[in-house]
Amino acid sequence: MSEIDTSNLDFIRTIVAQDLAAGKNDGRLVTRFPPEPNGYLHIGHAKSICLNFGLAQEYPQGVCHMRFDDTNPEKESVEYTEAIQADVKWLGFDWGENLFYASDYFDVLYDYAVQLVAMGKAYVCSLTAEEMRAYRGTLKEPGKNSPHRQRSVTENLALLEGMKNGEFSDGAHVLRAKIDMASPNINMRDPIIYRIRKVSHHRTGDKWCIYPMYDFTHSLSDAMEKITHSLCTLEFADHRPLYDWFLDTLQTPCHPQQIEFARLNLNFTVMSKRKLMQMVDEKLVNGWDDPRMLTISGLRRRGYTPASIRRFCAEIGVAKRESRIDMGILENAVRDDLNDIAPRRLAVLHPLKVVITNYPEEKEEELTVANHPKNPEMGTRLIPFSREIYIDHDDFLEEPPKKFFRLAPGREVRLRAAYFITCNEVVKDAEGAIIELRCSYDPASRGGSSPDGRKVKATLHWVSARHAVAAEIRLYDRLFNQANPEADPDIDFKEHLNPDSLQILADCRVEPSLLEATSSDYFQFERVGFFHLDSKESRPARPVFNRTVTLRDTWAKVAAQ
RNA sequence: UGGGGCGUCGUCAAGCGGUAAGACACAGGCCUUUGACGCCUGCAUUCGUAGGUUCGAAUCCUACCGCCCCAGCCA
Repeated sequence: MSEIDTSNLDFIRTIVAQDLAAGKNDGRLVTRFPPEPNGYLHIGHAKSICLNFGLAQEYPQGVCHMRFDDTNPEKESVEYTEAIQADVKWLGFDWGENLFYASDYFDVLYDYAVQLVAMGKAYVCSLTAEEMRAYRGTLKEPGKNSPHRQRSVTENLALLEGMKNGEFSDGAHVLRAKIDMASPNINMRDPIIYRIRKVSHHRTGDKWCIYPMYDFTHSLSDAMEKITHSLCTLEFADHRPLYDWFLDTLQTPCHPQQIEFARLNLNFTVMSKRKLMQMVDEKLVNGWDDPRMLTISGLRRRGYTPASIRRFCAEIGVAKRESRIDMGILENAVRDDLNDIAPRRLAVLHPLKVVITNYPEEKEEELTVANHPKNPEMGTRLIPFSREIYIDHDDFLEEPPKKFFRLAPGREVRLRAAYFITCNEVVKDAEGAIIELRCSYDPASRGGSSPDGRKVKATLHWVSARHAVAAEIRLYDRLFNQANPEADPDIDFKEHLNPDSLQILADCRVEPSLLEATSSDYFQFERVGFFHLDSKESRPARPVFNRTVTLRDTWAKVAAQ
């Protein structure tokens, strides 16, 4: 075998590199992403997508198939197949011509089943579900053979035909592989291959009233597509002997290698489609694409970029050990991407009016501001300035603590790209709440620096009161307030929902240029965070922005002490 | 207690018999018209535990401990 460098490759990439170097599978590399279309994709699927499609991209001959595992029509729908395809494409991956459906194989699969029966390796069992469970034995005790295990091939063939032709009702019979009821691996205790389900399928309609089970379908689908490496999560490791049994027994032209890796777990969220669906159905969130949801569509709406998700998946790696990744890693991945590509804008979330008393009443001017501090190629824009502006309430403290160096009575600060201002007076309402600041500006400091070289410790973001656009801004926090909401099986995970995961700020003021924002833009609102126009709630005259992620906030840490 | 899988920094994760990569987090410093970004420095004498093999072990052997998964006509 030729020398190959596998350092810094995860264990799956190492196996693939070695297989390829050894000339296995005629040098082909074919992976597949096999979602069941019974819900929307989430960040956990992104890990699998990035692994399967990513791996294929790493080799010139690599191919990754998109295949819907649509063998359970009761839970599946075309809505999901469409959403899933849109999500994978948005993530930046392309399956080309290789779009498949397990349901496309139903005819072949049936032939394979007949073949098993003919070989005496499968039989029709007429036990009820409860009886079958009893016959299956337990984890520690072997199962018992079904009384129908010795049916003749002829009888089995006739019965299977009858099942296919709709002669029996749901649950009357089942087709089982004849393996070993005493196997220590429960999956090998004569697993079911076909069940009767008189429901129509989203793709095959009413053609079938029997549907194949996962293990049978998946292994054979992989073989038919000549998949070389069939990657799945750890819980399927116990199924590998069965996967291999189908392929060996039926002597398929190729035998893909199943390799298991650990699924993704993230702190402060849940990662199962069933639970996500429950939150959607119970209206605990506003749909699958609620920006708080860790679905691909939710992340997209929240303002995550495809690159940030790919980057996240690359960072967390692939291994067999179960892990629980901190949300901070995901957040850091978007920050890193957005920091480079997001143009800067000024927006005030909690407006506090500031009157610049020595600035002429009717005067207006336009100030030039860079769109990105480190990337001149992103250009500049003009922002209007006038006598009355808004700054953020958080940027003023009447009695500032030691380390607070923003605005305070008598103190001078810089307005970003504008002027130095000094606070002279604090105006309060009857309740004593601060409602306005009266400041004076230094005309010589236009652009944000003073000719005399005097320094200020803070630079504030601001917006001209007269020109600002009213906007709604939505702040999101973790959906759950428990690191692992599923930790205690006796407590419903929904009990751990964070009641403050959504905060709507209805009265924000943003710079005028933001009126042109679209949901394909990503912005940094300076000193606040990264924001993205909400694709569903925005109206032309009233933009709604989602906070994708905050900026790192050293002051918040200091202030907390 | 049947079978399968896993235990390396707070969280991920390399390492594959030659003397513990990297990322995030954290701490300190520099820079700064974003308390952001960037840059610099520090951060596992130790790899679940205990024995053993070896000149040498996270890596090999043995025993033990702990965690996860499996008894759907779901995937």
